[in-house]
Amino acid sequence: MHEPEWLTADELTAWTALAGVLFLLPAALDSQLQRDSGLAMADYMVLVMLSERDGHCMRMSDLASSASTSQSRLSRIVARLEAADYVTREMAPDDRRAVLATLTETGLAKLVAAAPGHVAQVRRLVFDRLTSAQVLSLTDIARALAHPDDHANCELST
Amino acid sequence: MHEPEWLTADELTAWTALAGVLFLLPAALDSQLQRDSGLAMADYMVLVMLSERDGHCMRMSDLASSASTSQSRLSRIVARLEAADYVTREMAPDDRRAVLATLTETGLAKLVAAAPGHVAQVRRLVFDRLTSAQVLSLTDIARALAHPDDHANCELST
DNA sequence: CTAGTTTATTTGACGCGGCAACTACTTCCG
DNA sequence: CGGAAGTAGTTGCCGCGTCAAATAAACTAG
Repeated sequence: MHEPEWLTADELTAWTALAGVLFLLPAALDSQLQRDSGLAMADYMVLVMLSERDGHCMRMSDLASSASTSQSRLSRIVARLEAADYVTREMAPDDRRAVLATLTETGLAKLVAAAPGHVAQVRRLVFDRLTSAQVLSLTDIARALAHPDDHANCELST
Repeated sequence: MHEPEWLTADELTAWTALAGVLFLLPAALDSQLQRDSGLAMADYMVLVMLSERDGHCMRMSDLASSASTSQSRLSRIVARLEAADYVTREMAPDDRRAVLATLTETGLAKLVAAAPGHVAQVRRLVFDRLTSAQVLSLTDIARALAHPDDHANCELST
């Protein structure tokens, strides 16, 4: 692992720009949501996932993978959301290990209230700045990058 | 606040994919660096910034803005790096309020050891997955998105 | 039926980052 | 000179996320 082929000039330029986006865009989205609605992105995502399901109800583990988060984190997020009356938790009838999180009316209302501001922020920070050709291009690129774990850990043998 | 012009279908597709990248790519990069070198991305960035300066030396506030981080965070990061002997801190001779952080030999060695694995990860997760045309496209797109604060807070009056 | 394994979720300890308060130095202005 | 205002950096408190351990229920064999 002496000279692991550095990046080309083009790649370095691209990487610098991408790194900026990776760092600053989530922060900007998060802070809008936090300021505007008192929700973190992760909280918002959880509410969205629940709102899209029939019965506004999902198992914790499904919810965790849908929201791309760890189970322990999800557990704490849902605990907070429950404390705020945005969701309820109940044992699953069929599998008593599982827990079903259900979006409450209050939670749905919260989501409905929060969504427009969030969407507006996404529009302002992303789509207002891109041509429609770039949007298509971005879709392909983002899809190509969207599964880091696929063959990421080749060398992490131990 | 009824129908605040939602996203078009294309935009929604793009956003879904982009959101995945925004969420998963930093995590994948961070975890490689952490596992491989015991450094967080922020630590790594600080070391990189210092290594690029003459004398491997920078004021805390310059370092903070170069690394796009808050002063308080930078203060803690540098404190950790100092404890690990990767940097030293000393009062600036000209302005006794300021603190100069300097990369040590050990710190430079650490960086040199950590860089190849990090670069390899970037290559694996990003550039190996894109055509060179996509790299150019990505550069434009990322640049367009790279300054969230420019006109982000229009409505955050108060 | 029962011991062992796997699956689902929670929790305790710990470290980190944000915010605001605080110290210390410098600069500005009379 | 002397005090107000600004600048540089650090720190206490708090909430959050991670890791690993704990709990509990469900399969799986024997």
